[in-house]
Amino acid sequence: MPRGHRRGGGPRHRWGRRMRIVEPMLLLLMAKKSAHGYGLVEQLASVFGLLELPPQTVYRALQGMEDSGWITAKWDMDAGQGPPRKVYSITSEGLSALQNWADEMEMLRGMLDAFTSHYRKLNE
Amino acid sequence: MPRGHRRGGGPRHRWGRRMRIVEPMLLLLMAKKSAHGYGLVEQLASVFGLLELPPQTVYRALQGMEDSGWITAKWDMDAGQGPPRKVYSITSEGLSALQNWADEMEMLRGMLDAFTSHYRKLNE
DNA sequence: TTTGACTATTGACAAAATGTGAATAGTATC
DNA sequence: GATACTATTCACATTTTGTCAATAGTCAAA
Repeated sequence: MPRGHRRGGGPRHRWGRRMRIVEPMLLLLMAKKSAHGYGLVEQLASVFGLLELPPQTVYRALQGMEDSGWITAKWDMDAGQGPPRKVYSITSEGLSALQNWADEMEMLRGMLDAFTSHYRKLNE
Repeated sequence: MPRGHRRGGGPRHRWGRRMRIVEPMLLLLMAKKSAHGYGLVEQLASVFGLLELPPQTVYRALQGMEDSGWITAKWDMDAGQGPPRKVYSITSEGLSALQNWADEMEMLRGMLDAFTSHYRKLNE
């Protein structure tokens, strides 16, 4: 088991068909800075190019991660530009989940590289 | 729309949360050589590192792609090492679906690269 | 000759994830 | 006070996955 052994919490699905990418990206953004849902939706688009993502998906993911203890939320009443916001911060468990996920992202990367190189060979 | 505009058939979901990788990989393998399901399960593991993938997932994906017209199947009775096999071949529609998917895979790659570089910065 | 290991595919049903449309609500601007 | 923008949540139908198991042919050993 050279890499990717799990520390603490984190994703424990053995995937193969579809991989979540929203959760690790959200965790990464929150690891940088606490933020509210709406702002995170915008960051997903601007930082990662994750456009066309329904906000509900993000709010739902945040809810799930809160339930898992990876993030905590605090209401920020009177935030200025609109209704109250829920500001999310990453926990230490969230950090270790992020680390596990980063490992999986790298695994996925390896698969994509394999795909690309085989695909190129096909079109030679 | 600089890249990724769609030709013919292909995936038409606007994803953002989870991305299929089994289908494009299967299409790529079949573009190289017709094969039966069981053999494809093994190739997914050996070529792409897609271990721990329940065979049902693969058979299900194959069924779906057959329904979409991306592949065709023929029974190979008396194949030698076991019960009859269904041998799948890619169609021209399957080839164009593969091309669309390759574009999406590259988009995903871009996102993963963004993730990785931000993640590294975090751990500096 | 029947048992077990391996090859090969399919079915059914519960559980989980997504898609979709909308409701709710505060602030700011015209 | 109408409209646009910010911000979050709910509900329900649909789709996808997970899981367990059924079916079945070949081959080799006991």
